[in-house]
Amino acid sequence: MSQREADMSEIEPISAKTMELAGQIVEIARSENIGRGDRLYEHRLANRLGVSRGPVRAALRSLAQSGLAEAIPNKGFVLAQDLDSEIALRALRAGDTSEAAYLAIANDRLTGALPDTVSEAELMRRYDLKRAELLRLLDRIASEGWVERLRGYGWKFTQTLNSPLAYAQTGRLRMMIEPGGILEPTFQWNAELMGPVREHQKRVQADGMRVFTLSEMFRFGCEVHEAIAECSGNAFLVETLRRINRVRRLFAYKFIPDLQMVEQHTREHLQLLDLLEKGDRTEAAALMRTHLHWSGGGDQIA
Amino acid sequence: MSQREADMSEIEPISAKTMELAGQIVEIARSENIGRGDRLYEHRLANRLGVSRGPVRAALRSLAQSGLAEAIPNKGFVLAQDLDSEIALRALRAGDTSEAAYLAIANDRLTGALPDTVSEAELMRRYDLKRAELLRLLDRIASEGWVERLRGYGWKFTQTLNSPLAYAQTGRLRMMIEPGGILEPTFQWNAELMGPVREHQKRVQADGMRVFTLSEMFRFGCEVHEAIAECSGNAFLVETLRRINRVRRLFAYKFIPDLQMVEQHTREHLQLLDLLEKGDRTEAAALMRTHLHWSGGGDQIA
DNA sequence: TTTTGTTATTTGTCGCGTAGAAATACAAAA
DNA sequence: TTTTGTATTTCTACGCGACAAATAACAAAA
Repeated sequence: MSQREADMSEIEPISAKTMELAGQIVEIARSENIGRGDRLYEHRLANRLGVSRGPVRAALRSLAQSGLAEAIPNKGFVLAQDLDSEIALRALRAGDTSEAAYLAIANDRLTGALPDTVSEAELMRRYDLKRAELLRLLDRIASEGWVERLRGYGWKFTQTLNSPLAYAQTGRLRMMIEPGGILEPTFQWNAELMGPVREHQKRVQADGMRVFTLSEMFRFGCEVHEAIAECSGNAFLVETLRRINRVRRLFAYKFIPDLQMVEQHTREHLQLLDLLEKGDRTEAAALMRTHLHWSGGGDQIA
Repeated sequence: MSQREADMSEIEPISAKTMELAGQIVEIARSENIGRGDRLYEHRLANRLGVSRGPVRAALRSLAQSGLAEAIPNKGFVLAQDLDSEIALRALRAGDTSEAAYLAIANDRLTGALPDTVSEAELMRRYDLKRAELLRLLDRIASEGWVERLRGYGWKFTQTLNSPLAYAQTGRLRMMIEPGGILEPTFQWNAELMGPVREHQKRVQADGMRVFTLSEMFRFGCEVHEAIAECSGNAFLVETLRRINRVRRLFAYKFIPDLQMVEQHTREHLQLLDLLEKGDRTEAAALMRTHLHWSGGGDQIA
């Protein structure tokens, strides 16, 4: 062990990427109902997050540094605080750093502050990003379909996002494909997939907005729909729904959901799952249609 | 004028990009029925291709060099050969250079020669591409949705393409959204958009496989469907259909369409357009459904 | 057997300078 | 007025070396 590492109080510099991972670890822990004192397995987290153990380790160290986790020699890390503690929420928020630029761009776009076409240099200046970071971001946005590379210089935002009607349009499209997916001949209930999904809805029903953040509830909602789509056996349908949901998230911040609405949605999600588990697909498709319909073509919390 | 340029017989080195543009100029000329002796306007081509006049100019010079176009001082370029001549077809094919690696990857993927996850270095070696070229390609593939960046190293191919069922799945999804789009309350016939589309179908009906290449006919077919989707007024629907069609193109090479099938498709396309122009959307949606249905969930030439 | 700790190897990133491409603006010709 | 020809400015692409980060494989502990 080097001399530097022997100094326990040394403050490691924490990269943005590590912070992001740390935040996602907290997210996972929350969604899996992991409590104080439970172990945080490197390997599982790495698999779940799609990275190797190295970066996960770094993120866990950073969580330990902030006091949320504790390192136990030859036993890895255990959770040292409850996950609704202030310190946990801070880690969650801190992880959103990379999200910040993304949301800023989305917002500027929605409010018309960004022109239709921009050069990379302009974006780098505007959002204070390095080229690689920016390109990563543009990649992601392009994969969501609201920006595309021009042949020469610069990037062009598609017209998809600029209209207040866009959100409604996502709803119309979902009304075509989601009930359609349920009625596909290849549809097959996937119990394993649905376990945690239903669990999440139950917890939202029980604790609701008291415990969960808005974006968590939104994600849980999307999860229901995407899991159902997954059962359709049509990969393109699932892909399409995922893409739509990623865009819907941008609008979701604009709406303030009220408690009653969240409750109704959650109830309907559970109903949907029950019907599908029983194999009553016709009924489920009908419910899905009304579920998607009743707020004018697009529902607010998924 | 410099000494170098004064030497008329000098052979300029032609970049891959220029070749690509040259090929696309030929494509455009073919689809717009431009004949021998007609002028090729720089500015219009530049707009259409989404680049500035500079590169278009270079491409035109390269076409002149191959004898397909002729440069007339202060009058730009005119077409010097008919567009179904051997020399024109050669230009078309030469433009596909960048397409080559793309198709190679797609093919290796469809045949299972490529593993699910690969590193950039591996791909660079395998297809003999520079990093920038590769990244451009991966960008494009990612935007089509069949590869995604891993968080650490490498890229991961989605499961979308690996199955022989995939093509059928695209058909199922189209059967949900295309008739749906026609029935949208926001649907509005767009005469301007449809003019050239119908024109192309008429020409295919008249000249068919005698004049047009397979990929041209495929494109014209997609064009019909996408233009109709465009009328739905739902940007997400259009986006989705475009994405599906880009993927379908990969499969299309596998099928050998027979003359009769092409004829029936073209006839149905024209019927669809007629119905929609008359405003008979219910009928059109029904026809669209059977049109998409009759070859088992996915039709071959669009 | 599972999980953590450690290390070697591979891979991608970043910064920077240069070369070259594209956009823009403007002049000249048809 | 439209289109081509040209010059200037601005921006991007590319190569390269050093560096940082991630992976994979292996060893050790529980």
